[in-house]
Amino acid sequence: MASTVTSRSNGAPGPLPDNLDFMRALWAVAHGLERTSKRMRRDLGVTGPQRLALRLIGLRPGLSARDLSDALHVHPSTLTGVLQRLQAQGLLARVEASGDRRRAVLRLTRRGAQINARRSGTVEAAVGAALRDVTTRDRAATRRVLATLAARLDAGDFRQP
Amino acid sequence: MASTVTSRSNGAPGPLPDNLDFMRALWAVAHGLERTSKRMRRDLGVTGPQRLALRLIGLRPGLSARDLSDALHVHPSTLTGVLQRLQAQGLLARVEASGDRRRAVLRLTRRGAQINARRSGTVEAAVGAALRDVTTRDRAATRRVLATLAARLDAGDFRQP
DNA sequence: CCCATGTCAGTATCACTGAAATAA
DNA sequence: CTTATTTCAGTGGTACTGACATGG
Repeated sequence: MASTVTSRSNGAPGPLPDNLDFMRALWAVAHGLERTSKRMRRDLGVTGPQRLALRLIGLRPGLSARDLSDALHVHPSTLTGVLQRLQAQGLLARVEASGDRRRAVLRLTRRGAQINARRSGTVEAAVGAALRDVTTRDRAATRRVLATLAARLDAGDFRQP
Repeated sequence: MASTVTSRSNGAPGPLPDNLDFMRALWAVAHGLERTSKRMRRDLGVTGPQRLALRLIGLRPGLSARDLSDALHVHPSTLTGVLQRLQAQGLLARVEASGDRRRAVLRLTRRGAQINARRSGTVEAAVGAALRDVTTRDRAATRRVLATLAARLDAGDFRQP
């Protein structure tokens, strides 16, 4: 389970303080997501964030870029790059919104829809498999804590001692 | 709470499928960590991963690079860059290990120890605050699920349909 | 005039792969 | 010789800030 740091060279022993251990678990998952994202790029052609964008657009055709950056919790300028890469691969089409010519309305191409339909080899598959191994109760609890965590990190209200 | 995608432009309604919503929550936290990491760099001078490295070294002086990359779940070559940046800032000293001259043994400098002692304005502070808002039960459940998730992502055993 | 949408330029970190140097 | 530790070069994606163009 590797919940302690087992040093091969130095004898400093014992478990980590609780908070720090939780941080480590959190970063471990974040790194795992990124590592898997890179593997997906190799195997599928799209990264994790790119795939998540595809899936949301597939589910909500006609979504605007703004909607998407809100849903993904990323800065609009970050999304620009993600969308450009999807577009360059021919997975995504953008049309000007009738009635508001600033807006880009997003749709999947046929190839985009194909990739969207794939389920194996994705981060979701890994997460789905992991979630099958835990109780419904734990899953729900985790969902709650993640939401709390994300809200707190988004707010950034942790500047004072 | 924002647990659904509220579209300003397009009417496609309803909540997301469960798995996808969980993925979104997961990425939201991952992005939150990175955003906070950047803010820390501005305010404290170190990023999230850099700080986590500092804390572990502070707790286990004499740790080797290999131990650390294992603990952080990152590739050794990734750690090289992190350590170089810490060293360039004068927060970290490396000494050759007596007895094994390949190994770099890591210690904090005085300035490194000072930053290590800071608690406010860090990711940990945000996470700590968030964890105070959830029940002990939920916290423990989350810790378990995160471990399962990290293990599954590390293993990479999700290639088959 | 003001606000919203989106892009662009510039910058930095992270994370990998693959190869190499050094030492056990 | 084989293995382990660590660095280096190269690549690519993410994410920001701040400025800008365009449109409501």
